[in-house]
Amino acid sequence: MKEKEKNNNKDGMEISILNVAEKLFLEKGFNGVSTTQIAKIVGCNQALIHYYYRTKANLFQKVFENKLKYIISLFETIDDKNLSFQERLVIKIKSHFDALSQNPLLPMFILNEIRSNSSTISIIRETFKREAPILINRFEEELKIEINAKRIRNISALDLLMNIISLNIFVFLTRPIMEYVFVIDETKKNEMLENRKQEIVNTILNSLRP
Amino acid sequence: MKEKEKNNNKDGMEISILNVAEKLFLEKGFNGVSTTQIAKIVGCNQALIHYYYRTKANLFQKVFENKLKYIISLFETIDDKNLSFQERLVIKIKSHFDALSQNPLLPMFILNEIRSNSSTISIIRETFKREAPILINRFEEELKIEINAKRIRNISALDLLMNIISLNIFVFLTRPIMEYVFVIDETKKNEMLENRKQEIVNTILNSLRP
DNA sequence: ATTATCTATAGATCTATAGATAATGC
DNA sequence: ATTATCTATAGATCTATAGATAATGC
Repeated sequence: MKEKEKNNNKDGMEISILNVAEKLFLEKGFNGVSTTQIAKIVGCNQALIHYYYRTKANLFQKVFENKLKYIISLFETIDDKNLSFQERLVIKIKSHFDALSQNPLLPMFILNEIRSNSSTISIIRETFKREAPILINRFEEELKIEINAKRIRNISALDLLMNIISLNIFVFLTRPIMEYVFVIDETKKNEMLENRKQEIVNTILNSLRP
Repeated sequence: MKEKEKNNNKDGMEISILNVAEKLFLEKGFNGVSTTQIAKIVGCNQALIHYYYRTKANLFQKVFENKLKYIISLFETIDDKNLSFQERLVIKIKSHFDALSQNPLLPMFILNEIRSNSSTISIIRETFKREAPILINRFEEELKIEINAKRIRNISALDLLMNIISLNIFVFLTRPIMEYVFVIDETKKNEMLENRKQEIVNTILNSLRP
């Protein structure tokens, strides 16, 4: 059993390369991966990567943009207007946490690149500068109603958003340690994640009481 | 004005190399820095780095261990037994946040290495496996007293610790974006950090109410 | 004499390109 | 014909070492 995957040759090498690149970049970041490594796992030669994507930075960009789109989509969930603010908030927190559970490497991947990669940083910055205010303003409106009705304490939308994201990403950022120090098997791990998710919901809801 | 620093030649090249290495590794991680770059900034030639530290990994290890020691020291603050649990908790949260303010690159540095560097990961794991239970158990004792006295709600020491660390590290992890999207100048930035610190204290204290 | 620093270089990558060959679509 | 894939290689790193020279401590 070689490392090669001959990744569904059906969809062609172009896609296979992108898939393998995504997997490796998520694990090790831009600097941690070489086009030679990607080629080896894809099962082609290294030149082919440049035939399709010209440069390594270009290929990385493609992967990164896909991930950024995915993250933004996470925050564009449609609200059920029949539910209370609190019920909707719980759904948002849990679905954000669940999305991370299915993409556990994502938070580190994004954070790592906003630190080091000066070519992607401007993309992210612009994306955020464009998207964040819309998201925050919409959330702020909702919050104000609750605050004015004295159903929750006074807090800014940005602070609340940061609280939720902070709490949700943490276990995934520290996974390599957490698993070693606290986790024994897969069942225990899932149990621990469920508990943590519930604890985050409790923390946020309690922290909002007037 | 060259990039060279001729870093206090008094304390000798050995220390200068360590200092420059620390700075660069903190900014860009192990893979993002070459011994050639370090040498250029130190103002010596690249061979000297290997004369003192033999390998790049070795040099990195030295930097990393220092930082890990520093972080552990953050959690070994002496408590003033005249203060209430809540007062002591606030001091802990704030001093942890302040320590990060003075070492803003530290959280990302640590998280990045526990992801990628398989030689350091075992050091960290062992350190945590050794240190974490002591810290957590001590904290758990304190917590139980408060919980039994109904002064705070039921929560595990691990969850509370994770909450605090999560909330505190976030602004530093996302600094490159935050500064661009929300911050105009240095004064505004410090103001924002102060506000965030206070908001974290509020969040934690409120979340603990019975 | 010993320790610190330098020059030079081997050997291992790695990215990107040029040019050859194989596969495919009309 | 056009597109996909390969081989070969240039040129740029980068790490680590060997061996020469300079500085220092007795």
